[in-house]
Amino acid sequence: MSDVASAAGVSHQTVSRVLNGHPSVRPETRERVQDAIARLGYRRNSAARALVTRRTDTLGVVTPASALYGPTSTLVAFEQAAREAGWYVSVATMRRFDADSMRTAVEHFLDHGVDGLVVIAPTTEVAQAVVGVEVPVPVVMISSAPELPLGANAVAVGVDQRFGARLATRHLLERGHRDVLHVAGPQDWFDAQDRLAGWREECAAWGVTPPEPVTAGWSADDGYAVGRRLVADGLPGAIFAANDQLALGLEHAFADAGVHVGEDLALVGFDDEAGSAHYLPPLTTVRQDFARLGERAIAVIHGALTGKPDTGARLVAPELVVRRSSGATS
Amino acid sequence: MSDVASAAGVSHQTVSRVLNGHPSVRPETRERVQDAIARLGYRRNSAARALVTRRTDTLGVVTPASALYGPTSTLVAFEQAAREAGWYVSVATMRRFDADSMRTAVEHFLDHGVDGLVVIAPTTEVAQAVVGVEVPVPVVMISSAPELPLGANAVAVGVDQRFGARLATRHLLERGHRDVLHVAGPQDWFDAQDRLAGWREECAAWGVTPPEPVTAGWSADDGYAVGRRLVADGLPGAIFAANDQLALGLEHAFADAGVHVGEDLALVGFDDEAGSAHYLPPLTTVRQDFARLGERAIAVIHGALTGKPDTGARLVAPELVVRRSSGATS
DNA sequence: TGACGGGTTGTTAGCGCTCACATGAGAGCG
DNA sequence: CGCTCTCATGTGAGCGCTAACAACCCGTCA
Repeated sequence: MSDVASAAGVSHQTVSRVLNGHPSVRPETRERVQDAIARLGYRRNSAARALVTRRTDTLGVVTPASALYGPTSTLVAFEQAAREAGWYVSVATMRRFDADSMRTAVEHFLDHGVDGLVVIAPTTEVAQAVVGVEVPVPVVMISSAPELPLGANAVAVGVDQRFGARLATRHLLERGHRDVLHVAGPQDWFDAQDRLAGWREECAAWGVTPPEPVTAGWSADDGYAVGRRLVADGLPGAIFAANDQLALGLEHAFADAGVHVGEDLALVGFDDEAGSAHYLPPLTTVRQDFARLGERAIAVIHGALTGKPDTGARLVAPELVVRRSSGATS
Repeated sequence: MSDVASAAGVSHQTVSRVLNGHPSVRPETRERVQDAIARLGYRRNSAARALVTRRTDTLGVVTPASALYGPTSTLVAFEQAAREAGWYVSVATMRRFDADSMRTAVEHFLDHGVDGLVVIAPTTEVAQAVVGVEVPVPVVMISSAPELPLGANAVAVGVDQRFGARLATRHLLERGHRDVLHVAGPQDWFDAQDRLAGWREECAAWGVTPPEPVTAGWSADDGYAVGRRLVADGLPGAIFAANDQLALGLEHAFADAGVHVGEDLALVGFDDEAGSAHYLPPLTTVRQDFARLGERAIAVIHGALTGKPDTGARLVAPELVVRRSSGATS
């Protein structure tokens, strides 16, 4: 920096001012400095800067170490939003979700002086691990459970899974089905809990008593297993599967048994994964707006950091995508 | 730090020594210091440390901003490997792949003093953008094109796409097919180029002249479109699709036309995505070992940083997963 | 004409840490 | 018993930057 200063014939402080866009620098001086910076290929040392400003312009993201649809999409979307807002993103994946791993991840980020923390917390376990850790920076939890008992400077944002589930269920009810079975995801996942709850609510709102839900994992294998069991034990008229993979497995099992999804049975999934438009039959499903979710998360952190708490929505609404599996004609 | 020092009755330098595991500290002193650290909840300031050591223990990852199977899986796997080796990972996604975006991403990381850089470079464009940027730290490009004209301190590692493609093609040839069509991915992607090349090689090795390949995108929509065209123009006996999504779209198109994949026509995909075991019919495909890929990338960076260049394999071998779509009986 | 004020630039200190070197205490040896 | 050597610890400087303050110039106004 002092090299630049002498090359431009000014003091290092003036260089700093130019770098930080300070207003009171004469345009001609500014230009001379910028010239010198370019000529010398100067690059400001961010460690030194962070040392004195106590800001790193970095956000830490803790996310489950899985290539599952939800967490991954959330991560990508969040990174985009962060970058747009001038933040860098550091990532730590967690293989296990115990409080200890969480503490380790969080401490690593605190050691590195992140300005804020985002925890992609799909399960109760992760969320509870967060609750236990004292954190001196704003924390956003990305999950659909806004009523979580979070610490003072923690906020949750998420996609409104419950609403999505109601959309899916309503669609099936509107098509005349009264026995809408729910194949639920693992119940330690918020998304699974909320989709189950949404399904229950919508059925109740229609005065329909649904069959007992079936609980499974998230994978197509799980869906296949459930499908085989249903084929053996008797099929409902409609199924709302907790995600597209489950729906895919169900379609497989039904195809094996000669059951025509979309005709003999209506099926709706959740996620609108790449490819679900080409399942056999193409899957009616619920699409989540991850981009907006990322923006919301950033807004919350920004708000906490500037002292003007964000007042925007905590939940982002998903939308229904209708395809043939639910019996639509298109 | 000085607080800790006085609390433990030593100098700040001794505290530093304890923190860095310096050998010549008396065990009893060390214990006293560690005690004080715990009691005071002291946490070393990494900015100050980075300022003087010129190391951040952070690796930067530049990756395309897509939730596509390959890049995402690679990212997750790499983060795991990095963490295991004691590195933190910062991520920047690129929406566009021009040299400018690349320069921006790389410079941001250099500004922040990463110790090394990983570029998930699936396309020619990205790779070329890297080639143009001067980088003072080790760079690993994750791509299947090891013969890339990289800079002095850049190395490419990847999954051996060509070998995978040969496995897939060989499988079809072994089952007696002589008209193995390749539905290729976008040809600015290395993976697509290499899968095409592998298919050509294997056909040549068997003395078979394959039909002209069809080029498409990566999506199931693309696969569907190609499938419809094939149905109209005439079907080959076997198809090697450049990825599972394309295969899924093909299956869809063929199902629409009443063509039975696995019987009337053999199909092999590439990726072994979640769910491909439940496509209709379940898809024979090629599985990539992303975990090993991540480890290889870390090893290369570690080698470059320690001055002992890594001598391990640059390419990781994929494996064939046989299912019903290729006509297998299971 | 001189006091005042705003815009521009320079000077100094210090962020929290590690490195290089200095110091001191004790062990080993002739 | 004095010398050297080693291990344990302390001291001082400085990494590159920004914040706070000081200094200066120049135009304005009474």
